Amino acid sequence: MQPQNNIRLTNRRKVIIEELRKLHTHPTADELYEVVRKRLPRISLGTVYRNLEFLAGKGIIRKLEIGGTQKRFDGDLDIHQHIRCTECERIDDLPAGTAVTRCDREILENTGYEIIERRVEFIGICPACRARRAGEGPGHSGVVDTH
Amino acid sequence: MQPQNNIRLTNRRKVIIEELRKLHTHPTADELYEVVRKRLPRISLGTVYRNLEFLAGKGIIRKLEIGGTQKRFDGDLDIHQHIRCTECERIDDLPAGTAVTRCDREILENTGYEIIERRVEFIGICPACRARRAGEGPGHSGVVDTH
DNA sequence: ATAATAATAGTAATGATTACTATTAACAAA
DNA sequence: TTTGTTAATAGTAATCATTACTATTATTAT
Repeated sequence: MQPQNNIRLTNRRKVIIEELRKLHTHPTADELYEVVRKRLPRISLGTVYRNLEFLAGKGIIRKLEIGGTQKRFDGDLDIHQHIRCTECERIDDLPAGTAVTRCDREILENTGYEIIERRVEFIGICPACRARRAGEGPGHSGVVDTH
Repeated sequence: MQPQNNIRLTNRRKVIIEELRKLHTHPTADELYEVVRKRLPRISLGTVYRNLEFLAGKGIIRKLEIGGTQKRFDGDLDIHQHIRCTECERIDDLPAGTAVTRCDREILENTGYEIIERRVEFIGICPACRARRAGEGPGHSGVVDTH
């Protein structure tokens, strides 16, 4: 068949996925690089970056576009919310069912976090980009790579 | 009095604040730089960066730590939510009262945005940093600069 | 007007990420 | 198994956003 549609299961990819799924710390690319390097000492940082983007594009892992200076990645595909520390930038998962309406005291008891702010971000396609897409005609069928 | 507590109202600052408040596009530092440059052709990009951080630290403007590769700033201090386009990265305000529970159709009608995702981010101080802060003793009184 | 000091312009440095390219590895077909 | 095709990789260079540095300029209190 079309070999260009195949995802090559390289050892690099396997180890990157495995180590990301072991962690629950939503690591940055360089943090994961340090972990993966223990198993693959010759791997390069660029390979980690490239594969994290590649795997996120395929929906195998998730890229968090949360605030902060570095990109972060998550091996857990289940829908869940995050909580970020303003001091050290660490990101934790919130317990399932934590709602925007829960009081700070309850979150403090469940997570140990002292809440400073809740932020709601909606992500979508703006009117101008929707028009531009429509104008491009029906040429692009199927999946659109957004990275 | 203590001159170190004064905020010098330089022309640079006045123009930066004025132009940011005129815009409702949540500009990046370089976008605002291009606008401000029309009035102050000799201003440097560093001055724009420095003053945006400075003014955000004073609570005169807001720094958005929303996803995306560049920092964005907002002259509107009222509490409100944002909507970001995944294609062009533009950020708009959501109409007041737009709730996480509103259906996509209603948001589409009000804003023209096709919703892809809603993200809830909690921001706070993690247990480890709270402990570290407590251990530092009561030495730091009053306002803490977090930038 | 003068002194003290904060702010600025211009430039260099930094840090995260991406691009480039010769080499290597994975897979399909023989 | 060997070979051919092509994707993936390592290592490095380049890029982009942001921050740091420093001599000079501007602001404010006196």
